[in-house]
Amino acid sequence: METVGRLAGVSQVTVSRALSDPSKVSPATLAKIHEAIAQTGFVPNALAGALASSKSMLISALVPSITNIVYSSMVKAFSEEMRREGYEILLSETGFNAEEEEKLIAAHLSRRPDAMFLTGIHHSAQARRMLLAAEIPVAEVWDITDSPIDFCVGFNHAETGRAAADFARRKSYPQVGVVSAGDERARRRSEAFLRQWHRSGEGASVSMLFDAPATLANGRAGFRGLLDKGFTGGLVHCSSDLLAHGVIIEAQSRGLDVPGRIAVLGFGDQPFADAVEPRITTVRVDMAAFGRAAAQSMLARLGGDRTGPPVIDLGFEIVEREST
Amino acid sequence: METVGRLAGVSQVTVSRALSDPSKVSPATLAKIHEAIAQTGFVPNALAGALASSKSMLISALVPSITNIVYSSMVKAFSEEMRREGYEILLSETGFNAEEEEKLIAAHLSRRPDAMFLTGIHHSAQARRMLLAAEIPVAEVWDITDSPIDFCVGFNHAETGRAAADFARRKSYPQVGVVSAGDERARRRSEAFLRQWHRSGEGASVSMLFDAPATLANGRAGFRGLLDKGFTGGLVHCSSDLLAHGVIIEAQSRGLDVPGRIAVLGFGDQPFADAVEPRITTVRVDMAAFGRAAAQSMLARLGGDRTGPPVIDLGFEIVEREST
DNA sequence: CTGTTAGCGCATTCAT
DNA sequence: ATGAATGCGCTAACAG
Repeated sequence: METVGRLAGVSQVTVSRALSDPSKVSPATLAKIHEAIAQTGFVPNALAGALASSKSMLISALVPSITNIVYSSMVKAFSEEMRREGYEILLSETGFNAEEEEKLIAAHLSRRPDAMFLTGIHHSAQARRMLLAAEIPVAEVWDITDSPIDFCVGFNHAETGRAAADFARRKSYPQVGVVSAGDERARRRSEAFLRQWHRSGEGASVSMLFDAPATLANGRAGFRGLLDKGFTGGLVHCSSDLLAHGVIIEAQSRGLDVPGRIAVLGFGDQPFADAVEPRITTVRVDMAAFGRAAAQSMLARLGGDRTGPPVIDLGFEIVEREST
Repeated sequence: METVGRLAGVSQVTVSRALSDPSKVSPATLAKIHEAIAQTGFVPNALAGALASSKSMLISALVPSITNIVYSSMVKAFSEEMRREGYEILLSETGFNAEEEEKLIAAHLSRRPDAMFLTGIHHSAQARRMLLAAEIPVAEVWDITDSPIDFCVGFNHAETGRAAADFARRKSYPQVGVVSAGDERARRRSEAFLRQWHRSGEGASVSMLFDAPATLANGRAGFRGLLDKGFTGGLVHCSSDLLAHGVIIEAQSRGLDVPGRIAVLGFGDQPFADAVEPRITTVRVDMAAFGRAAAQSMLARLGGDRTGPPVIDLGFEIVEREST
């Protein structure tokens, strides 16, 4: 800025002002400054700016996995909203691991983000302490709790399981199967489904709980497992659309009619759910809406408005299609 | 650090050293310092550190879309390698837009990243200029060129199209169809495929070029389009496995046998390609390997070793399965 | 092994 | 509308 200023015949401060608030500089000098910037190829140093102003315009975001469309589409919507206001996103993967998350939170906090986006509501005690001490807005997204660190936006996972069980009862399936991926929230949905199923009537249940991510291949393997364990027909509750699709493919390849013999319920309403044969009945949750709501609430807090609600429940909806 | 130092009975510098190079501090004072850190909940300010040392330990990464598994899995592998060495990733989406990319490059450079990861080899002149002026390692990934900004790691897209056409000739398909998404590299693969097809023999070709991302739904629509345009049977070359899967679903739902009547060739060897019915023949490119190779080469450069090759061609391979 | 002294490049006062 | 002075929190020499 010093150099640019000399070239434009002004001081360093004036260059700073020209960049941060042009209205405070006369049009004439503004023009000279811009010309000098173009000549020198000057790129402002945001590190120095952040250090001086205590505003990094950086938002830290932690997700379990960036290759999982559920999380990446939340982050996508979130960062689009935040970038519109000039914020940049520092993104890292925790790999569904609380210890890793704690380390990452420490690493991210050292870069002095203006706010933080976390996935889920379970964090280590130390992580909570650091976050509280940082005194910045913290969004916990994709789940809800009565005691968020700052605020949370999501839906009740167990409730989707119960709703699915009620759905299965309404449709009078004789028995149910469960195929679930390894993450804690998927497990919570599946367990709530089973509990509600058994609480509400007769009929066996068979489960295949993976300790692995949701993939098509696991969906197929899961369905084979259900058959091995004696599943003869009814509704298969899957913790993800990807698993549901795998179940359908495996059932079809064995000549088992979907939904005649095997009905399949997915989760997530991912784009392909509506494009396969048969189209997948699923629990729809609007991933992008979570990201947008988190951004909106975060921006309000960054603007000094701390009156927003601590819990934002965006709900879910069972979309009935042809797989049930 | 001042406060921590006072608590531990040492000066601020000693605290700094204890954190950056513990071997330079005696075990006794090291213990005292760590205790003081625990008591105060001190979190070092990486902004100040970066400003003072001109090393931000930040790597800037730009991808067209984070929800696209192709790019997210490259970035995943890349960031895992970089994080192991203490680097953090500042990630943004360009949306396949060169202007947007240019703005993002400027924004990212202002945070003084130690290196930059870009997708593809086409960047605006201004972007190239800024990158060159920044004098940092720059990886251009997912494509290759003889004149990278710094170094590139990828494969020859046109070559995959030619290889696919040769494959179609070897298998003696009577005609070919093309379903392609809107991005420039997909287009390059498809065009090379068509050129080679026509150059190497007889047989009609029909194309459906979308101006949209690759989705299952577009795959289905694409195949309907091919039929409308008179495609009667042969190989369908798809610019992505997702499109290929859509083509298969649409063909099957119309009672057209795959691969008997319609053969389908995908691109990417995404995990599901091997898990659907029939399993998809595809052009395999190892996304994670690109990320790892980029990280490896970048780390070498960050370590001062500038002898690495400017062009790293990791190639591709046609994996024949049941859809052809 | 530890401390002193100088900046890093800006934004933020307070002047004028 | 512009400038001078000061400090953000840390690292990098240089001493001792």
